[in-house]
Amino acid sequence: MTVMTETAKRRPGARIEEVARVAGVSKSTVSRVINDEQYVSAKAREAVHAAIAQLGYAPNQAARALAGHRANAIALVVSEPSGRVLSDPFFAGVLRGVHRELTGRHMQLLLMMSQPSDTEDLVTYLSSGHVDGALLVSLHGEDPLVPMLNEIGLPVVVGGRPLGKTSVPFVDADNFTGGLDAARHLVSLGRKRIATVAGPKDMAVGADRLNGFKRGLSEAKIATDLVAHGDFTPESGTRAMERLLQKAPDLDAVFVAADIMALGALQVLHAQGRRVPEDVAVIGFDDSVFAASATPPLTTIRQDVEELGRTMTWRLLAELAGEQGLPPSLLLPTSLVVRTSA
Amino acid sequence: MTVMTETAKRRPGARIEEVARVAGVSKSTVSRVINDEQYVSAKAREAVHAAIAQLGYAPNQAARALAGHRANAIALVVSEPSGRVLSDPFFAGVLRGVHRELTGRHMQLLLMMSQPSDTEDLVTYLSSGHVDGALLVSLHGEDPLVPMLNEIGLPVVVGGRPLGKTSVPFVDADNFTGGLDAARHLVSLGRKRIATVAGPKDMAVGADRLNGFKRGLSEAKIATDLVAHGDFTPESGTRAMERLLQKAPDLDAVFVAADIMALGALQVLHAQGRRVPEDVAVIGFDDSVFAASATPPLTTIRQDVEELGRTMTWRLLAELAGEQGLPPSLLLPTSLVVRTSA
DNA sequence: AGCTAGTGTGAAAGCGCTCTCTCGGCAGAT
DNA sequence: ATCTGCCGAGAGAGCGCTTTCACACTAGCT
Repeated sequence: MTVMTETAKRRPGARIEEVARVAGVSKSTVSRVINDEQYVSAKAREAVHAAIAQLGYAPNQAARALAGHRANAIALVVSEPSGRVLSDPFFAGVLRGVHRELTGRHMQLLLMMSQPSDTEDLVTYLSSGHVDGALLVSLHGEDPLVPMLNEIGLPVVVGGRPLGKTSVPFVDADNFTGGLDAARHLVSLGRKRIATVAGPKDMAVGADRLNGFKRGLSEAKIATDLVAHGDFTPESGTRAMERLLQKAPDLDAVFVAADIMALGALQVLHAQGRRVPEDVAVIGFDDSVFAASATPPLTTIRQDVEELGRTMTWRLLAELAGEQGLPPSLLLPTSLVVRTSA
Repeated sequence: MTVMTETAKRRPGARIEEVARVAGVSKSTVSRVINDEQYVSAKAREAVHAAIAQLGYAPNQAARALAGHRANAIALVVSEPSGRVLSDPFFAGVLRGVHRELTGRHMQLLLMMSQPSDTEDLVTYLSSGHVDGALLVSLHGEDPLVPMLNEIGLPVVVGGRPLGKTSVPFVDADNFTGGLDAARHLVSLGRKRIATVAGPKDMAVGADRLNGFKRGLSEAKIATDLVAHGDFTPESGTRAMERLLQKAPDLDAVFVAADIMALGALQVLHAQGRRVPEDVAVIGFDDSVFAASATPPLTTIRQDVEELGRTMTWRLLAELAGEQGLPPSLLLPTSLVVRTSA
């Protein structure tokens, strides 16, 4: 009779029990070592580490989460109808920052998308012990997600100031000052008829940049009537620019509230024979990957989106760690990057 | 002595036990309903559904994973030194596709980054019951990740043909044909001195597009010596284009193997006073968001990256579901999109 | 009537951890 | 010597599910 090969789906690797046996200690001690707790002798600690290495042991996350009441994971919730944000370098930057801040800690990142239609489901899901906290980006209007998550007591940090009066911790770039600096720069160039392609009205980013910009123009007694709204896509930049040129063929400068929309704006300017920056000065916002590679290279307001992601994550993890006296919200500086377009 | 308020972190919502009680059945039956199994009477099923709705019950995922030997999650592993890929619209598209394919199924997406330095850690982690399968994108060279994951028996699908002889299921765009079509289009335009900014040498995407392109030129008896490599960043496109112009000032067309690099190339062409497409025809690859918004609008080879993401996910889920006779790998069609630049 | 075969259901044994409890030992104070 | 503490370690009770297994009940056959 031949010996049957055991093919049952057996998790590769050992369980904590085996590690304990090899190290000559109890499961409890192994657990203590894994979780870096105190009250373990150096000798025991070393024995456990050796056993872990020898067996190639990896603790089962599900079991840890179940027994330990924490998931060792956070969610990044992208709240956008079509998931369009994903194409935005802003999102990519945030994602990179989040990830960078997460490496080293034993935390995983869950990516979730939120459509208005299934907010309920999302909340249910987030409350099912899946994650320890959530990062929300690209909130529109007064998203019900925030109060709902608040209610179930899930720690949350929002990227980009949320609209409305909810007092949830958030991290944002100093969009107002950014818009202000953009306006001042155009003014300092001697431009007189200054327009703007602003962001969506239902997002604070859009409103803040626009307000800063208007403030800058007002300082110089320049009219603030030339405003067209886009939605952070290149096409919307194209359309907004066309509208502006139609309304004010004599404009000599434009502040586009996102590089990605500026791409579309530049194309229209080029197609209509306006030279940039000779005829029309263009200044963007973000200093994203394409700013330097635009035609011509784009002068822009730099915001460090990666830092934004890192800061959000840091803030959330600090809260999870139970740290006290955390700043409710943080504003990251922006800076002017002068290239060719303005 | 005052009564301490109970602040213990208690999961909001009920457990399966409570649902069972409210529905007047056993835990087993509730579990069967949740998992859509057979052998449950219509009456019991309804009672359970009602109880779930009433209690706002959400099954604890950790417990399910632990007891059920499956995580209900897959990982998307981005294998790139610096996580640079994240900024690439290619990645964003894939992500969107993956997500779209995942919605509705009860599957979560874990995002993981793989540096060559911590491949071991990654593998350990992936094998710890965290995920049921993995999607790998942006593999360079012969990544050891593939054989390692193969060894631990984790189902894997790769996005973009992996280099080397490993026989892992993959999904890719038909890059060869795409490159071929790009070359033929430039030839059909009457261009004679045709260059290319190719992708990195250690990725199949790069090699495939380049080979297709060379084949296309050869058909027309045109020299294939004008090749400069980039790494899918705008800056690398800039540098590669500068090198090409230096080597062959008389070039009249260039195939840039990614729109994002084409942005940089267009800028150089513009700066050096070459008109596009009059002096130099430019054709990109991807048809990403900025292709249409480039200056001038970019003629390009379209690949449906979102479809790529969906297909990868579909393939992986099918395998997880135990489906038989799945195609080992799939090639998605590309198509020529003619705009202004060529 | 007696036997299968197929349905519907519940009891209970884990899944692999964490964490509370308990207890021995050993320092320093009495 | 005896009494406190505190450090270090193990036993064992869950965490909230899934999944056998056993059992009851229906038909549909001999």
